[in-house]
Amino acid sequence: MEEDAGTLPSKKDFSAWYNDILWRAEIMDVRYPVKGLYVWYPFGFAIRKRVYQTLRDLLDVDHEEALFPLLIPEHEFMKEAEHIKGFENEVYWVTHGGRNELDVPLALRPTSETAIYPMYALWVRSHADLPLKIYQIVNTFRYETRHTRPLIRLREITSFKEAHTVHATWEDAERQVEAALDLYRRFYDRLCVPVLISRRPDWDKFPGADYTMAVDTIMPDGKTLQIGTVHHLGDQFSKTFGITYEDVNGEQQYVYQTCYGISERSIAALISVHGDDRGLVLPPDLAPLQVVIVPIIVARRRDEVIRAAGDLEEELLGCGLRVKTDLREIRPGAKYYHWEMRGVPLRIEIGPRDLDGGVVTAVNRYGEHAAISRDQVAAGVADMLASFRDQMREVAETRMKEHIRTADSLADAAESVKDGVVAVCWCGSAECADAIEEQVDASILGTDVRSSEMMTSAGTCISCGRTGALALISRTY
RNA sequence: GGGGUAGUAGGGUAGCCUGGUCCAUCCUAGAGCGUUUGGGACGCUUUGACGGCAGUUCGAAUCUGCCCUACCCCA
Repeated sequence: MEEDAGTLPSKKDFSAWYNDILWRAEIMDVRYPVKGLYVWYPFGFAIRKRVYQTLRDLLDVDHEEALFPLLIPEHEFMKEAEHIKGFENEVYWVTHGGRNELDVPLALRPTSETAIYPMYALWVRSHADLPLKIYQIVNTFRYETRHTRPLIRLREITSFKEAHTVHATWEDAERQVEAALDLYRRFYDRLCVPVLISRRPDWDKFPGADYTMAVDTIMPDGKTLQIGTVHHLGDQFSKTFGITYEDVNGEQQYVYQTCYGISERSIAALISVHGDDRGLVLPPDLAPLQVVIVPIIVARRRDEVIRAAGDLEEELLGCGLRVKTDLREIRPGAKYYHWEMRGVPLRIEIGPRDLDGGVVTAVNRYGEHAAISRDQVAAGVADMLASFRDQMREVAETRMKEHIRTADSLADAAESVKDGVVAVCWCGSAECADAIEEQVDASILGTDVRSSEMMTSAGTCISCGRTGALALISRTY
């Protein structure tokens, strides 16, 4: 396979590294002849399947999965003024059926509020129907004008998980926002991807929302990537779409709603946070292949080694592990590089020396070797995989902390932000926000930061000196 | 909307102005055969392209026209 040879650019040159790893590790093929649309290779898709299964497992506890249409009639799409303003420049329109112009132009959903809420108006009748919690995993389309990037800035988002909930009161909806954040926190914990949770400034919230909470992670180049959002929609959409319920007194009341989404940016984060100069590094739970067995074949003992590898594979498969024996006629070293590129967490080498010693040689994706006694292989492998996952989480968390600094002057912030996220105090005014963003050359990510490490108490605004509260600043993707 | 630059095999480049070979070239690409196999093996054989369509010509990657795509600059 062509992508086996040659080397990845160093991760220090993150942009080049990212572009290269996508095809070398067979995640995305960027050669599809339409700008902003990319192809999932089978291996990339296998990762996607596992990531989204993880997300489904978390959601299915108290959400139901459904599926709404891709096309939205113009009159529904145009109902909510703020919402349209936020999206009108990036909507694709279907205007023809065959050669005939359509009476009603149809929008390709950029997100599905306006597809779902007319139906919610029919579905919600009484307080007994609430809360309603539904999600779908679909593709969405946005005519991005900025530089497109596979998995990060797409014209077709292929993997948008969007949840839409309906509640009787504003406070119930607020509690759902917190529940959703907790769910996303657990999701990213399974990906071993550390996150920052904060409240987006008003000018950056979802069009039509009361407020937006966001989940970000820090990429290797210090820029932040938004990998999840949770919106409190208040009653804006219920008033627009007429979503009401009959309360216990027999009165019609408008509902309060939330929506929250995660896209394949989660996979961009998974790749970028953990990968190294040799390729992908995947948490065992998400790796399409958890263990690869490489037989060390020498002519004299060929059959014996192959038989031993087969027996080992069978035993590990019996333990429910995703295992493969690589019997290709290439050098063992070439196989090591091949599977390291694809992020296989554990490699087991089995050769004449191992057979003679009654052991197997196990090497995790960080390159740590261990000899496991052949008759305790199942337990040994399980242990190594579990501790590898814990290590991944620690490594990622440590690295993220190194990319977070505090600053108490604009000059200081401007310097620190080149390499990561800067925590400052901000009074909350729009004038100071403009001044900060201009002089630091970065964006205000958010306030109300939810992080155990950042319980900074109030201080003075970095721009005007009045009383302020913690805010995060970063360069963003 | 206006202007510019570019598109050559899996990837990377040269050639184009000044048309001329069936052999352009590099890589860690593909296929086949043989010897190998505890960190990217080696030898031999071989495959593959000039963004698309039309035109000029004995002959086009090269010249002309139109189209498509990407990137940059200006409104």
